Amino acid sequence: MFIGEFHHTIDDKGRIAIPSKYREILGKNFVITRGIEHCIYVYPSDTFNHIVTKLESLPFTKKDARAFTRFFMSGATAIELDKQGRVNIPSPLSLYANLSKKCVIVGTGDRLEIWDEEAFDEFMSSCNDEMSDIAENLFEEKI
Amino acid sequence: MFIGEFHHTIDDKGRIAIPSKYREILGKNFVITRGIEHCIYVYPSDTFNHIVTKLESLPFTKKDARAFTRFFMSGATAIELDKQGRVNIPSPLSLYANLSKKCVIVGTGDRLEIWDEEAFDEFMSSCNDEMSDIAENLFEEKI
DNA sequence: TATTTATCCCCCACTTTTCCCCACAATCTA
DNA sequence: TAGATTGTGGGGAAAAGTGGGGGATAAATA
Repeated sequence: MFIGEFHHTIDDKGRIAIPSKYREILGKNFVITRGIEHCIYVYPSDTFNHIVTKLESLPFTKKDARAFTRFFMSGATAIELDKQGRVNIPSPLSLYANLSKKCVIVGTGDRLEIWDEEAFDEFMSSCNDEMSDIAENLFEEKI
Repeated sequence: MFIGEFHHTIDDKGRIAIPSKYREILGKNFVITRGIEHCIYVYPSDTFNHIVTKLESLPFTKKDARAFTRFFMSGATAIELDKQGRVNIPSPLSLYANLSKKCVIVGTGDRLEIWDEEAFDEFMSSCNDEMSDIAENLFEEKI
């Protein structure tokens, strides 16, 4: 399970270090792709394949299914870590997530998310106030 | 069950001692994460895992689910006590809870909460007067 | 086809952070 | 009063993150 928040930097060669705590969970091969809030998702291969299976069960005759599948699959790249535990972010993804030098890597259970630091701060502060309301309505019963 | 209120200090390395009365309940491994009112939650692993299971049942295609999961999971860190019974508060959490030197650790049943002392005093005095109204709507029947 | 250019990846080195251990002071208990 | 427990402070080793050089491979151009 991925949890935690790490602040790393992208160097001039476009590399970013994956936090060492995540490396053993991710394994040697994994997948990165576009995420929904202009961030980048990082999935272990198994998890990614599972989601793909789900997406493929949607009919291509539905507009939303086509759009989301295109969004999700076209952004995906199979990744291997270099020996220092770093990855190269493909430039289309880097552009999509608006990555500058300072990034945030967060664990959200079954995946990692890579955010531009500024965007992440903005997201967090924007939902701090709502979080009480959001939590209020997530579950009806005691969890 | 966690009850009580303790006033401890964070040292220059960001460490805070867990009150010894809580240590045996927490066990050797537990989890700290962001709490809703700008405080830090401390959960025994079992309790945390239970909540995570509930969260993972929500689809990532729902916005509120993504937001809350991100909020809750990204703040989380698995903790082991050092030999002095202290924990390291990760700096993102420390910032979130606005922790300075003096902190309050309170038991609230199934979890602990770590507050900045000043924020805790403020919260307590701010809702003391409303408590009558708050209590009014909690239950419909005798408890 | 040959030469140049660019990209990727490995290696080495440095800095910073983290974690573990030891020590001391204050409080509590017998 | 002596000993044990609890909270606090700090030193040092190990690990993690960061930056840059250089060689191999692939792509581009003449």
